[in-house]
Amino acid sequence: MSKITIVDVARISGVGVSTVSRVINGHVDVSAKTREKVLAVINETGYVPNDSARNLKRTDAKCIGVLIKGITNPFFSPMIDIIESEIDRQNYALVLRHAGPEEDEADVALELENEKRLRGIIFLGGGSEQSKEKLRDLKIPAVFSTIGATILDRDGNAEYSTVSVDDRLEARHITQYLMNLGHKNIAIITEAMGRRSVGHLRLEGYKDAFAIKRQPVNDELVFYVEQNMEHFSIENGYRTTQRILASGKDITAIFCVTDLLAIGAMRAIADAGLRVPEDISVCGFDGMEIGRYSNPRLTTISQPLDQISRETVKLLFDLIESRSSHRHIVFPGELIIGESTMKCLT
Amino acid sequence: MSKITIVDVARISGVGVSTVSRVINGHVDVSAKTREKVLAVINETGYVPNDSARNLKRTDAKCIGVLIKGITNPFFSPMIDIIESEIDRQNYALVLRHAGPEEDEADVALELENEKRLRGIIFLGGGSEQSKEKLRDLKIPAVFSTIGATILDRDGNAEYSTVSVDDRLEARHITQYLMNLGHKNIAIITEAMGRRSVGHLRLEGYKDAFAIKRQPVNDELVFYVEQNMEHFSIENGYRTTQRILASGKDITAIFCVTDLLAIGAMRAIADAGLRVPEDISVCGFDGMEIGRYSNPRLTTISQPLDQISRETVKLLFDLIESRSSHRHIVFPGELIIGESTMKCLT
DNA sequence: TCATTCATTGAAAACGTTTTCTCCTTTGAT
DNA sequence: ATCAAAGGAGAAAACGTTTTCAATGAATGA
Repeated sequence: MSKITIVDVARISGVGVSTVSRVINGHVDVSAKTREKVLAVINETGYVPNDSARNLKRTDAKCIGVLIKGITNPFFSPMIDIIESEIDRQNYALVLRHAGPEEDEADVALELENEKRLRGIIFLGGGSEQSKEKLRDLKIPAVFSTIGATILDRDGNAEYSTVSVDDRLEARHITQYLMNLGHKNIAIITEAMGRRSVGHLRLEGYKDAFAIKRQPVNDELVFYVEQNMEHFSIENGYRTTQRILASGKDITAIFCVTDLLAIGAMRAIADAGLRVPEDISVCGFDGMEIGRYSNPRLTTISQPLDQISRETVKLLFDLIESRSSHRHIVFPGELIIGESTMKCLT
Repeated sequence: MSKITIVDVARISGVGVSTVSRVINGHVDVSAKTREKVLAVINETGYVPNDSARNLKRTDAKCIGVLIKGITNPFFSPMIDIIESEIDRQNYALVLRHAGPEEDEADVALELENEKRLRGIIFLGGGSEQSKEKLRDLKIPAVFSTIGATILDRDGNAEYSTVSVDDRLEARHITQYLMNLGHKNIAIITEAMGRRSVGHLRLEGYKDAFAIKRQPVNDELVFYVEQNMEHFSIENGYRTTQRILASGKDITAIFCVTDLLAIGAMRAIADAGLRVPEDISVCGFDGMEIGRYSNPRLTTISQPLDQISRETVKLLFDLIESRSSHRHIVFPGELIIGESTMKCLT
């Protein structure tokens, strides 16, 4: 069973290749009789159209790309399902691609665009400063999901669309929640990335909370994860928390900018013989499933991933059909109070 | 910046298209002078070769495909990184594709093979009974990773290669571990899938443990997750455990065939006001990262994902270069004793 | 000097589709 | 009965590459 092409199918069913093509693509102008005959042959021979040849000719492929930076991050998992079904509902095909930690997502995006005939592209994660430049060459609408950092061109106009929560604001809220519980020495675990990274934005929110209270931020309580690995991993939360504990600083709460970090933090605290939340309160950010099942349950900011996902594809289709220009859509996060935080006792 | 093709490049640099092609693909037989000239034009025009056209002609693409069934499952995450780097080390490209819960992985595989010029394919997850049939049409070597269920053709020969632990054996081991702790009424949470599913295999191992002890298996202690969602999710573990607790059966231990299920189980037990492991011991299977950070830490069977991943690509390359025929490689699992299990007190 | 080889190059033939044109039947209306 | 319109189907021209083949000229060896 070597390769069987459209020509073979045409020959066997005794029609022209164009007819076969019409059948495959569900064009109307082919008689029921012929269609059936061709369909039978296709079935029987197990013919599958060659996508490369197809894409080469096609100009109207209804296909949209989803690019995930760090497929390893379970944060994106629930989004994929929704985005997939939403795109499907519009009768578009979806092609999912991932960019490894080393790859520049812009490169992968460009490659994808040129390989497939995409009508639009969705970015999950990524969106770093540098890749933004390259994205200028993108000829199709792009939406960044979950990445709020506004991307502006030189004139201050939005160059891409984004759908997300206001990372900075929400981070402030949860920090304020900790403050309201009486916590003063609140450590934060974040990443040391560019100005537009979620880690940075959430750190800003943390600082905002102090600014509003007219309290100085103690820079010694800002801890950065190690650079050499997946930033927002459980293990990184664990290790960084060990560093916090070893630092001897008098800390009553830790704000982890990610739920995964928080899970690791809680384990590290327990391993040090301390209790969460009695000795140290811990909170996260994201509202991942694991936080609802951890012990203790995690206090966190929940992102409405459902709505974000749905709005992402809606917005993308608006752009594709040019019903709107680039927009930044912001959803409110929700403070989920778990059992990992409590009143400061000291 | 609309589309600029190889023909344009050729015209501008005043050479033939074949020469441009040779430059792009780094063939040797082109003079340094010409090469430089062409390269300059390429750079200047920002020309990017069209991958579809390329794949259409190309026959020797060094590319291997990785197909993940259920990208949503964090179990695969650590494997991807390793597989990726191993493939890279061989100077092959990798294309990652995922099959949703509704899609037949065989269909996606066939589509992928025909779309790209793959030299081999790796399956992560999936491998259901029915898709096996279709896989007959696959013209390239395939390796199932993490899926031990031997796939034999009518003559009893291996039709595909697999790399995995012995699910049945390891499941027996951990069940025996529970028995040795004095547990008698051990419930199991598994999935109701085909004979070759991991859920089924691990259930068999569970039964084996009883058989060896010459004890009957109490079918009422076998619980199946709900069908309508991702089988091995935390939530499913939670819900199924609620059913177990509501059943009023006198249970002292639960064997969850997956760590994720176990995480959910532990939460459900805690929510019912019981303690793990004092009231009910819980163990999982897989050795996922989360189990090492959960509270309590999870007793489980750890799969050597590193070795499995590495061996998977090694085996695939053996097949590609026909250094060997299909094989089934089995790695031993390791019993990780956490704090989620203890002696049966009753 | 002439015949051979070798290194470069270009022309043209694939690759497997989709699409545009054109042509041949029908059909329906006058 | 005649003609226009429409419906159904095939031939052939793209699509943007890679690759084979042949041609060119230069360089080598006798």
